[in-house]
Amino acid sequence: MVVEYKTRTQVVVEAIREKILTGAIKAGEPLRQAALADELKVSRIPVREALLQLEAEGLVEFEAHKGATATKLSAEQVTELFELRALLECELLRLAIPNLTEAELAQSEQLLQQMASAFHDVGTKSSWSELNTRFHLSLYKAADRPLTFEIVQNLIVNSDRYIRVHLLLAGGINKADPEHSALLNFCRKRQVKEACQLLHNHITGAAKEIVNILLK
Amino acid sequence: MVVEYKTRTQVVVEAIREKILTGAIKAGEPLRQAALADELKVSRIPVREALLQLEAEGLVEFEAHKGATATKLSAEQVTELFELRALLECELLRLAIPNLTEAELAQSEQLLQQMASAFHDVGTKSSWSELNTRFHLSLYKAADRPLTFEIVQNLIVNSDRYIRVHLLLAGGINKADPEHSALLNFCRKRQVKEACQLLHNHITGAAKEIVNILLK
DNA sequence: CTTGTTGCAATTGTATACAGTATCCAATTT
DNA sequence: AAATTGGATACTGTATACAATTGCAACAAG
Repeated sequence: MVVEYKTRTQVVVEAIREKILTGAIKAGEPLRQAALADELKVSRIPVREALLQLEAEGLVEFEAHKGATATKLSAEQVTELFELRALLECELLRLAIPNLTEAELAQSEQLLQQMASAFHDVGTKSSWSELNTRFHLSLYKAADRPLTFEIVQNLIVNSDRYIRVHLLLAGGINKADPEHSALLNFCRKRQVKEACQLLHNHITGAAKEIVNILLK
Repeated sequence: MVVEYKTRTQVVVEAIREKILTGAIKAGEPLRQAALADELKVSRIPVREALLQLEAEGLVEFEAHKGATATKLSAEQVTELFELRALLECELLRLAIPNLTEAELAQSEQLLQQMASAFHDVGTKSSWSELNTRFHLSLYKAADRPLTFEIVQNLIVNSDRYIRVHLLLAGGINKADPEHSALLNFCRKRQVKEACQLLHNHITGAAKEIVNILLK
């Protein structure tokens, strides 16, 4: 029997992370420990510990005696974030492609299909974003680079907020879908160079559009 | 007037980090909160918060209700760590070289000289390691990639333990010194490709030797 | 001997209480 | 009026106290 016990701190981490990613807590907004503790029915200790973990994830900034705020990325920071993703994800993809099994490819394919339906369904756009993350990551597991994988996972969490904005303000997804399909095809055919090239453009292309939105 | 106030948690982070890097706390060793709190004359709260931060740095592993242990890297993990460093540091160097000013080059040069004397002095080998870190980072600042820079900084902290072992068991440094000089020269001459090539070999070469030591 | 069970000690997780710091504003000085 | 001081307020930082979980040892049953 698996009980899957979760400490309060972990619960709080997930709650606050979700609030930041969905925009319920806006970038730059201060995070009052007492208020969060109250709202989540815990003491301030787990809230503090959660905020520390979120700081490590880059979603929150801590200043001694002044408190935590949700981080707000500048256009330059968004650009760097996505360029770093491009670099690391291409590396992972390059290493992964020769190892990808049929089962893994099938699973990625399935995620693509789920994304398509999530897209047509209004109201499930936040789940599109989660599927998008899982699709990307599904291609990298086979690289067998746990440290890099973890860093990339974190970078994606950080881009998530901006990707969701991108979705809401239209555009983005229409492009993403065929790109994802093409990417998966290259992976199937083990065309490493083409796949990496496409992935790189896919990521930096999204970055450009997001920066455009930010600058408006 | 700048007072530079430090919170207890920050002090504890530095104390424990130092213990791990110098080997005073060995890899795999459990870190008892009460014992550390006692030793550092603080309550368990700042100790817990410090351990959380060190977990984010990758120096410590936390398991709910079981406590924290200093992380122990396998040969594979060390290899990945250094390959990731190679990838990211080469990227930073590539971006930095065109921007390097004379002042920055002079400062890197100075660090090299300090390293040379630290090396001949026995007993200052731990400071050699610190200078080594600073030398590497000094070349990357000009890349103006704060996020990547921070990640690299953290990766270097993680490799530090292994580099120190490398130093003690001879070999390593004799090679590092001329390689550093050559690297700086390529930077001066703005020979990006050569510099990156050298840096890549410098890092993965060290990795190989460290893995050899680990496997004995 | 093995297996399960119970209880205890050690240790972590969390709440509460208090200490310290930043911030703002009114009173005071110049 | 502008600058400075004092103190009230609202927070964060930390200690202490308690609750919950784990690991182990002693023991009972098979």
